[in-house]
Amino acid sequence: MSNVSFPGAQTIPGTKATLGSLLRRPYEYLQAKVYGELSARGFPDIRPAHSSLLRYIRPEGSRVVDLAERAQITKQSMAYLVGDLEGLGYVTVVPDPDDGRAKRVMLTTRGQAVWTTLIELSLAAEVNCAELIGADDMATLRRILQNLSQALETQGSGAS
Amino acid sequence: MSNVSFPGAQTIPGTKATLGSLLRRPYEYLQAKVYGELSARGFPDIRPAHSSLLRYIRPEGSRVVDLAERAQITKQSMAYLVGDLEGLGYVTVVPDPDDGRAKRVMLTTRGQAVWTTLIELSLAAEVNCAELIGADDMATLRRILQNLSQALETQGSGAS
DNA sequence: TATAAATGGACAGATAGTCTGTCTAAATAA
DNA sequence: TTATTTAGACAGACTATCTGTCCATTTATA
Repeated sequence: MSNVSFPGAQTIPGTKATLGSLLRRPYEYLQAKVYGELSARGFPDIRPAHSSLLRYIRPEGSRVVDLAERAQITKQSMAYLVGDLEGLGYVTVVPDPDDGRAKRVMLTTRGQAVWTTLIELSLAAEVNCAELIGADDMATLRRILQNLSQALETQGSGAS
Repeated sequence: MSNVSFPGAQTIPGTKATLGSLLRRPYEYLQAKVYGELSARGFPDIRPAHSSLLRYIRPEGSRVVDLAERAQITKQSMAYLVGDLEGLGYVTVVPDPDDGRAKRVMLTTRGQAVWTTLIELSLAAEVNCAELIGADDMATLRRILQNLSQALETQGSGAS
């Protein structure tokens, strides 16, 4: 079930797939799978763009600027997502007790439900992938990607 | 040079990073790097969206429907990209000799230049990553991702 | 303490890149 | 020969992003 089809393979014969395309394909597969199933689970109004908020919101609530900074988008864009999810009933916005300018974005009960479901489905999709390539390779894949992410992070903020 | 900064790390403490996020981070890094440098190389008007066309166009030229099918977008969306790149001088559109309804999208000289440069920069970005994690791990990463892609492809089009 | 600077967010407007729906012309099948 | 399918064009809509400007509040400074 949840038959996610797959884009065409090779462009120019004799050209090796770029690392980017090797990363992109499974990523897009996972995203399609997770958001497809999310819809089937009763959250059809949650779209991939919303993940910029859902990924970074904290249980105590988060301010728009913080969410924007973590998601690497402008605060206006994040405000748009907040407004959208607020209208859909997934978040509420309350005044920040510590800062009169600020507001806190908080998950509603439904928001928490979608958050949990997203984690659940992501995990399930990963298990599915692990079945395809084997648990050992999945562990290795995770380890290497984790290393790479960390190395890029330090490279990005650190040395020239 | 080309200091690409990196989004925040963890959401909820005690939550493992999803496979999706592990794939996404390096992918977005690569994309930012490649398109940033592409701009510096004299192609500032090429945007990531154009890659849907550039990735799949063939040297003999390709029809819009074929490009759309490979890129997994509607033909209208692909037509928009074709029109855009045509206006920018990267592709030309000629009538298909074998089919009076169809047209062939072909890379201009400048289009071929950008194509070559994209491959070059992608390769360079991969080498950069390989330096960070080591050549062995990069080879392993490639192997596993290739397996995964292929497995997902056959799963997607094949068994339920 | 009074004022200047920085910060969190709101509002307005623009744009890119995607979609659906409808249409024509040409090719293919019945 | 007629019906169906296919390639693409056109119109319209919408999502998710951006820039620019503004206000209110907080923080730093003179």
